[in-house]
Amino acid sequence: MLNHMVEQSPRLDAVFHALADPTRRAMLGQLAERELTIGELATPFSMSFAGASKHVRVLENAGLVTRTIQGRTHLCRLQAARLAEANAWLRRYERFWNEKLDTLEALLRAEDEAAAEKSKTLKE
Amino acid sequence: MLNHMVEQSPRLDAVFHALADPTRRAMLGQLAERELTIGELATPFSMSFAGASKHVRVLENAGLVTRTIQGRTHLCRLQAARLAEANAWLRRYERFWNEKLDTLEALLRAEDEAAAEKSKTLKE
DNA sequence: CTGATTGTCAACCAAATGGTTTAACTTCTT
DNA sequence: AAGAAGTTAAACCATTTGGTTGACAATCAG
Repeated sequence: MLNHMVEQSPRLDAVFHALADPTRRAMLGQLAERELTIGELATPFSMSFAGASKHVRVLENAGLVTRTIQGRTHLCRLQAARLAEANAWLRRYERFWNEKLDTLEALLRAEDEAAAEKSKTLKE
Repeated sequence: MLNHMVEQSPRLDAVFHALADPTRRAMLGQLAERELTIGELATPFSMSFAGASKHVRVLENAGLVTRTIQGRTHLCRLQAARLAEANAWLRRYERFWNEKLDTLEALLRAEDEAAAEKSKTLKE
C-alpha cells in the first residue's frame, strides 16, 4: 500500500534531483559505457572543468557515481543501485499505468476498506 | 545502447524535478488512493493553501496530475503516464543493477565514509 | 445580502542551483 | 627545476525553489 504519511527519504530526494538535470542524465549515459575522468565528462558539453566537477559532485552525493583518484585524474564510475531504488519507488505506481491490474486493485481496495471498518468497530 | 548525445528532454526534467521533493511525492501517494482537493492535499502537511497550490502546479506542469474544477474546489487526479516514462528511462540502466550485486556493497561502503564525514551537519 | 469556504495571484524572503572565472594544489613530463 | 595537465576551492552572479503573507475572486450557505 502507498504511504499515507509524509515520505521522508533524503536518498530519493538526492537521486531524483540529480536526474532532473539533462547534463547529469547525459553524464550517466556516458558512464554507462565506460569509466570517465572529470575532463572527459566535461568536454562533450563544452563546459568548464569546474562546472563538470560540480555535476559529478551532485551525482556522487546521490550515490549514482563513485570516484577513484588515480594520480591527478579522477575516474568516475556509474553506481546503479540508487537507480534501482528510484525504479522501485516508481513501480509502486505501476498499476496506474497498467490497465490489466485494475480489477485486482479494486478487489484489494475493497479488502482494505473491510479491514479498516473491522478495526474501527473493534476500537469502539 | 544508451545515448551518446546530450539528453534533451524537458519532460523528464520536469518529472524528475517534481519527484525530487518529499512533499510532492507524498501528495502523489495520497492521490494514488483517491482524488483530492487542494485543501485536502494541504492539510496533512500543515501547509498553507498557497503552498500546496504551488506544489500541485509543479506536479501539473510535469504531467503527473490533472485538475478538474468543480465549483470552488479543484479536484486533483493522479496521471501516471509520465511516471511510466520516467520508469522507462530508468530501465535502460537495468542491466547495471541486475548484473552486479556487489555494486550495492561498494555503494554502502562509500556511503559510510561519506556519512562519517557529514555526521556533524546531518545531526540537527 | 452577508459571510464563510476554496483557491489563485503577487510580493517577498532565504536558500539552493547551474554556471562562470580566477587562483591554488597535485601530479606528471621534460 | 620548470612547466604543463587535471582537478578543486572560492567568490560571484542570475535564476529558481519552497515557503510565507495579504489581497482578491469566485462559490456556496444562511
